[in-house]
Amino acid sequence: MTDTAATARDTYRHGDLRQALLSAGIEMAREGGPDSVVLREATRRAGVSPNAAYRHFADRQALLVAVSASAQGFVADSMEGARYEVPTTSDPVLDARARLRAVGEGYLGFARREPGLFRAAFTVPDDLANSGSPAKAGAFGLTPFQVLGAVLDELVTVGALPAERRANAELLAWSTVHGLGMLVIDGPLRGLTDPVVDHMTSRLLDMVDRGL
Amino acid sequence: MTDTAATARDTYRHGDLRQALLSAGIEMAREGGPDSVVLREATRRAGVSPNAAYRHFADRQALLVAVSASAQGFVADSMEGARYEVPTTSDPVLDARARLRAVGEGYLGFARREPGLFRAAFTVPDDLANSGSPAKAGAFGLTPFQVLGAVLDELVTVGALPAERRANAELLAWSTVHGLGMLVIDGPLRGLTDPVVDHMTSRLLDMVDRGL
DNA sequence: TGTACATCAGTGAACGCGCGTTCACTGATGTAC
DNA sequence: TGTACATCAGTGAACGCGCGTTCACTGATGTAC
Repeated sequence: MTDTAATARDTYRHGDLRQALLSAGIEMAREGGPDSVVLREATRRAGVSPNAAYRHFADRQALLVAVSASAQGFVADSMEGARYEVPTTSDPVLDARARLRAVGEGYLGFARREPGLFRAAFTVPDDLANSGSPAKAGAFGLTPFQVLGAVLDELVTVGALPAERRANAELLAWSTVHGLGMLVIDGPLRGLTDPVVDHMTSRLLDMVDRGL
Repeated sequence: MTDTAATARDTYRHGDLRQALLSAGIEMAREGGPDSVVLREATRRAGVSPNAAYRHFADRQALLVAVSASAQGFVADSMEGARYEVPTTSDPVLDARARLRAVGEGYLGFARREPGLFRAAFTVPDDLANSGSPAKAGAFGLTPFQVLGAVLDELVTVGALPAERRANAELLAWSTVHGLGMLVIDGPLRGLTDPVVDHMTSRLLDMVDRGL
């Protein structure tokens, strides 16, 4: 009647269902933020029955945590990308300051380009204690927090930031750009035009440069 | 058989069902943020049938918007409270700077005391264009945005802030405290202890003071 | 090289849940005469 | 002062929806002998 291949379950031993579910989750977060990460929809997109997900994730929350970690990796990529685009000149102080600024722009650029993933990255239950976890690293192996820290270290090295102000300086710079990001993508500043946001970003980074 | 009073519908002409539903919505937001504002639960708390809500709100979103506006009023109250606690001294420049700082502390204090309401206030679809709407005003008649603006105006008046930097300075100060607030109540800084957050708040406001 | 078997990644059906929203209605209230 | 009536704030029942999760199961695969 039918040959073996035709009757064989073609979804069995999917290959890498875990990765397929994660990718689907990332897509959903991209489309609508963390609330849009729906376990059943992930299995639908992977072409698999709803409960197959439970072989790979304990529950919906576990999938969401994995999506969030991946999203943080993407944020790191955006920051690193901007950081390495800054040309090296003969003035190491200006270079280091330019890199801090670039990292902030990379962060805010990501928030604006991928608001759903941005919210998934930073809105899901998790602690600073885990902010160095490899799951959150980008292509260069650093998490967003670590990228920011590296640039701040550089500022200290070249003497642009007094060592006594270095401790936890990540949190100051981070709060600043994070706040603008949230207000712009999800809050009352939603209506601002792109040029206005660009301008405010620039002024915000000026403020950090002066005030850090 | 029964007297008239016993058969009378005691929920009819509730008195102020709109306000009762709004109050219930505010309570739910307080308990769990904007996602916890559930129309059916609001009617339950008001002791009324589910569809009675539709006499007063077009749909769930309309209730949520009203809750958000009220929450913004509470934020304004917290900011005004801190602002008026600052004693007046003989140095108007120091006074004005202290008041900017106080307003920031009031904002962050509210975020930490009432994270659910804070998220409801600033996370619900709405535009800066409506940031002066009376529905969002606190007991003193100003919205959070307007309170911040008033303090910044004062800084210009006393000469502590160059007039050319005044334009949209709200957004800079706002982003800064908003970011720390979001990271602390809903993000990766969730695990920080109260004293650490206090300390970071202080350093953050130092940065704004220097950098604005 | 062949066969028996344990493993375990998937299926299929069902569950209880609570939601937002709509329908046709009831009956207390305030008002016009 | 009394009565008829329009108004409209509420009721009661039901809808379709999609979710997360659990159950008992099937059957392809890899491995031990």
